[in-house]
Amino acid sequence: MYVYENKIPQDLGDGVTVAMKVIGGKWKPCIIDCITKGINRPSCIHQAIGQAPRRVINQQLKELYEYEVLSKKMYPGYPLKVEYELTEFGKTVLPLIQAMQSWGEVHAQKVAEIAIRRNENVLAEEYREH
Amino acid sequence: MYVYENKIPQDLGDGVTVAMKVIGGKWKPCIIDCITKGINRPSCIHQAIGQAPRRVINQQLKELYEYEVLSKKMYPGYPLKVEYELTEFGKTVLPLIQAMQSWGEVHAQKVAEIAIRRNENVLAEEYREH
DNA sequence: GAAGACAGGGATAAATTTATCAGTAAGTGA
DNA sequence: TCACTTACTGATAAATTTATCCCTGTCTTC
Repeated sequence: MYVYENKIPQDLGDGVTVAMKVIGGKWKPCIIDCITKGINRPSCIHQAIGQAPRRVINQQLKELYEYEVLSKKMYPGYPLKVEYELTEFGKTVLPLIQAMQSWGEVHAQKVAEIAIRRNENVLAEEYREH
Repeated sequence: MYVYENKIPQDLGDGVTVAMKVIGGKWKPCIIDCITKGINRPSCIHQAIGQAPRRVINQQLKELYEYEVLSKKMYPGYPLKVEYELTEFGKTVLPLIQAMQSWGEVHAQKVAEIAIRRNENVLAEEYREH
C-alpha cells in the first residue's frame, strides 16, 4: 500500500498530539464506536457508517490495528471473515471518545449555530434557526 | 481574510465531530493551554509555542474567538495590546483537553515506539529505542 | 462457467489544513 | 527620518488527509 511519508516531523512530546495520532482520523472514532457496539467486521462497519468510502474504512482500520488499538481475528475458510476487537490498550481510549462525544452532544446546537452563522457548509438541518 | 469554503458538508450530528470542530486545530490545544497559564497576548503565545508560524496562531486564535471559546480584550493606545481569555464556554473544553493531554502523556512512549517502527517522521528522540 | 461475497491494496485525484512570504496600520524612541 | 513594536490580513504554496476508481484472490451458489 502507498504510505504517505511525513515531511514535517511531528512532535510527540505533547500529549494532545499523541492522543490525536491514535484517534484523530475522520472516521476512527466512528469505527471504534461501531466495534464497541459489536459491529466488528469490516463490511458491517462500512455499512453502519455509510458515508465513508470502503477504502477509507480499510485504511483507518489498518492504522488502528497497527497502533494496537484493535486486534484482528481472521477466520479460515470462505467467504473471508475478519473481526476486529478493542485491545486492552484500545479500551483506554474509550473514555476520551466518550468525553468528546458527550461534550459535543451538549454543545452541538451552539456550535452548529456558529458554523451556520459563519456560512460553513454544515449538515445539521435540525439546528438551523427557525 | 481568505476563508476556505467547504465542499463536503460536515455532519454535526455526531458529537465527536462537533468537539473536533472546536478544538481540532493543530495548535488550538496549545493556544488554550497557554491562555490557561496566563499567556494571553498573541505575541507571547507565539513566542511560547515557537514552532507555529505567527500567521497560523492568528488564524486559530480567530477561530477560537469566533467559536466563542475565547474572548478578546483590546487595549487602547500603542503599541497595540490585546489579551485573550477563556470564556465560560471555553472553560468547558478544558477537561477534554486535559483528558487527552494526560492520556497522551501516559501512552506517549508506546505510541512513539509504534510510530518509529512504522518509520514515521517523529520528533521524540527521548523515546527512540536504545 | 458466471456472478456474488468478502477482505484488502495500487494509483491517483480532490479536499482540507497548515505554512510561507510579505504587506497594512499606527504609534514610540533613537 | 529610520527602525522597531504590536496585531492582523492577502495571496499563494506546501503538506497532509480523504475520496474515487478499479483490481486481486478464493471460495460458494446459481
